[in-house]
Amino acid sequence: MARVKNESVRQAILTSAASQIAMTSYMDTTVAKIAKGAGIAPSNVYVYFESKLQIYFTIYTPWFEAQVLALERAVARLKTPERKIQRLVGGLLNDIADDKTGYTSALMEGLAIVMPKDKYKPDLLHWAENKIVQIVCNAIEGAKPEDPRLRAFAHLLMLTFDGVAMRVKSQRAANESTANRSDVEEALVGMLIGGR
Amino acid sequence: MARVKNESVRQAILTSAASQIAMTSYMDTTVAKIAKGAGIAPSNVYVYFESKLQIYFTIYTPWFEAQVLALERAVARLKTPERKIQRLVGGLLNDIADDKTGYTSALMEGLAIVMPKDKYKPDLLHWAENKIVQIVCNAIEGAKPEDPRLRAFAHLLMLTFDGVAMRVKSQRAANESTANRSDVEEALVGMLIGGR
DNA sequence: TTTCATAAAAGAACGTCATTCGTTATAGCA
DNA sequence: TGCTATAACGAATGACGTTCTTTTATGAAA
Repeated sequence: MARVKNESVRQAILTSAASQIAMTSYMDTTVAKIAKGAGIAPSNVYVYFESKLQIYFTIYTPWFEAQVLALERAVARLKTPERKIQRLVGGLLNDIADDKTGYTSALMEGLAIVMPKDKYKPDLLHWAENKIVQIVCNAIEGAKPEDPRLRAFAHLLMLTFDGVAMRVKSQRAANESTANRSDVEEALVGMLIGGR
Repeated sequence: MARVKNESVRQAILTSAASQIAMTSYMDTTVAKIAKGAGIAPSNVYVYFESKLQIYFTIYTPWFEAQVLALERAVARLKTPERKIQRLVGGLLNDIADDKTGYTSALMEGLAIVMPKDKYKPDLLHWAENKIVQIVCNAIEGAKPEDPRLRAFAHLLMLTFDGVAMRVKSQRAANESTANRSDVEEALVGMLIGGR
């Protein structure tokens, strides 16, 4: 019929936004800068995405999933249950919640200002919790996915994930060093690996 | 010398801001609305506070401290260590992180957008973690404040606190019901109370 | 009481941003 | 070669935190 959306423009928007967010933060990444980086007018961004937040979720969701799946593979390579669980917890809290790109930090900014109109659905969180359960079941002989203690572990781990991401943000703002997170990781591991 | 700041105006600003935040959220509470509620011009707000965020911290800090101290007293009234720790965890996660006023929810919005210029200092978090250690020591015979496992528990509990507050915000936005948090609470209690 | 310096109070203006509106230009189809 | 839907654009719009400029009230000194 008429003119058609250009996939390369859509990609340019995502690429530009991703590099802006990684360089600064969600708040400092303006639609104007995203558009400039993509070589288009700011108003044209809205032909491809309905809001700035949606652009960000379009970037974050596959990134997060890829990180978790990579972690799953890394865990599978380890031999003992203890090492596996340690890697799972450490990977989530250090590599993903406190990632170099700052994507998760940006997630906190995004979620904090979510409004009903943005129609945010916490599918990603549910997916992550289920994935954690699955990884633990593969790591520990005899662990059952329905075990409420296991589900509690997964939920607690994701709540801690959010907490760490939140803390990372404000600590960076306060120029404060990362607190000793290893004790917390040990405690979480201890929940599943009986050892005292 | 000259005209002097009116303490009642300062209080009017705080009262107006507190009720606005409780009714809506941090983001929806504009300086203009705060000023209107206080019966002054928006610009005059800046004679008493240097930023909107500072107004909020002025409200939140004493509120949070009072909540924690009240919780401490409630815990002291209970008899068994198990009940005490249960109350501590439940009080923090349900009554304070998921409070009716929405103050803690607003904290997440504030922290998420903290910029270095706002000079946020995480004193409150450190105070809370130390307080948790103290409450646990009073609850459990022989618990030592220096015990790294105890400090890890306190840190984990506060990270979970942030996570819950964060979740509350976005779940409210998604009109989703509160997930079953009791399993998580049980798991946290289990860290200190050896039982299953 | 009058004067005067100081600072609170008010109002207008600024700068920033996400988003929308009105218009133009262009890709696809008859 | 037109015709049409719509991508693309530039110029608004509307919010909002904050600052600038001006006015006004206060309290101390004369």
